Amino acid sequence: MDLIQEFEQWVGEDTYIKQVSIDCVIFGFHDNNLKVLLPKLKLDEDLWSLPGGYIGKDESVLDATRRILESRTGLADIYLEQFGVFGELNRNSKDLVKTITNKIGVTTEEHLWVFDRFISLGFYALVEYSKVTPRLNNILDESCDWYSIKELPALAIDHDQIIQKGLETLRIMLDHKLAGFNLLGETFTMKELQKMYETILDKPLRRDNFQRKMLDMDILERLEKQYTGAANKAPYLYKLKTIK
Amino acid sequence: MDLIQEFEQWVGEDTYIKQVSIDCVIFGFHDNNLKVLLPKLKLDEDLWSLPGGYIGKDESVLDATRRILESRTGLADIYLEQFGVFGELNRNSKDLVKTITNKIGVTTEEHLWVFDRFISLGFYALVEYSKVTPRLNNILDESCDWYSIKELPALAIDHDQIIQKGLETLRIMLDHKLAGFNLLGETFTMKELQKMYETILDKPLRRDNFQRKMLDMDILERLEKQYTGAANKAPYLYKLKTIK
DNA sequence: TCAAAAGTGTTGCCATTACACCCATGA
DNA sequence: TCATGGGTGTAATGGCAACACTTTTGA
Repeated sequence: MDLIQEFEQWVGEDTYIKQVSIDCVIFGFHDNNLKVLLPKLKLDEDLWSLPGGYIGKDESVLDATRRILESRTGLADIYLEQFGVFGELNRNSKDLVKTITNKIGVTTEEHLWVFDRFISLGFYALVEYSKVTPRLNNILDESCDWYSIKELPALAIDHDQIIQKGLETLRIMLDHKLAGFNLLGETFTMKELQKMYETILDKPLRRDNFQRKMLDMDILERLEKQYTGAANKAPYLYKLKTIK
Repeated sequence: MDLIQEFEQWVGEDTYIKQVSIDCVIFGFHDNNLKVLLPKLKLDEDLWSLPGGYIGKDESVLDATRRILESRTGLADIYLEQFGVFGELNRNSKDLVKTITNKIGVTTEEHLWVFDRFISLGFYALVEYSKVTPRLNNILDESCDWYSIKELPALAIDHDQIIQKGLETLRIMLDHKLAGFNLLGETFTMKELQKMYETILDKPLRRDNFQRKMLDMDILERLEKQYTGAANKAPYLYKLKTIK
């Protein structure tokens, strides 16, 4: 099936709600960096976007978001949270979409709805970096990779603002909802946990006090030690206690 | 102009974005009660709803929300915050709208779009109770009044859940954004401020420590004393410092 | 035996809590 | 002068930050 056919099938039928889109800020933690999964668009210029999509007419917003997330990461049951609505008039994706469809070779004007103005619902998702195999959207994407939050590439429309707002919300929610644990594997050392906190909050934390704070919360279960072969005391592995 | 004409004008033309609505939880503080402004629907049964509306095709989401808020309160420049998206499939307003339009006498089927499924954007707003003159929507509403958060009437669809989520978000944001001051007049006594906090958080606070906490924040300007005629020390009036 | 990293005891500080007293007000 | 409520000094508490010491590990 060629791209034009794929495009027709995607937006051709009356399957989606018009003028509403979902944009996902997919956070991963790797190499002591907070990363975001960003597809690169098929354009002559270098431009990236947030992974997003539309809501089916018979699909809940949550299900749509889960579907979009799964289509990009291969993972189901992802932790996600809605953090904003982006509905300014000047957020215009028309030229962008037009350039891409032209490039693909779409000539029909039947699908004007994708050129229309969109209100975007912002969600952030926290995933375990190592479990993700980034997948790209055949029609729109040239590639799909992780980018450090500190070194974001050029982003389409207002997607940089959406990422910033998502990050701010994540920071506020970090202590409040213990959301961060979704970025780590099932087991982790205290050092890994601390690095994750430090990276998200973008500030150093004291090792001794951080350890105590986490242990005092009574949410961690201590497992066996992790012998790395390094010439120092082996750290314990921890896991989140199963919630009562 | 009769109701049918008004209805035609409202939803007849292609002015609004389809399948997206805005629902507003308008909070006011009065009589030591946190209140919500709720219109009562024109139905045989007693049913209330959140004040809401649609987004114009050439109107930003924020402008739409401001317009809706002004149409209900008469106030411009209202403090507002988006707190959630309600997009489940089972949130069905079709029967409700149909009953109301039947009651009005609308027979045309041209405006099917208002019977469609809607994704609702939840906003809460904080207003100064005494400045509001509740206005009702001629077409849908029988009346429009304030109801204590503790004694909410029967609400349509999922509007009770929307109110709860809005209240939870307000509680979290209360300290974080100093949002609560928008519920009070320009000047207020420490007692009024405390009552407002207590009512929103639904728990008692110590008078002495609350006063100190507020003063230590260095956001209040002390004005003249307020002589009420009561046989006790006159409290100072305060106002929010103009932000630097 | 040593360096590096992990784990924890202890101390001091600061912010919040609790108790107290004093002050202002009009009957 | 009394009851009532407002304003603030001060002591007690508890959580957190800082420091230090011990333990563990492989070279």
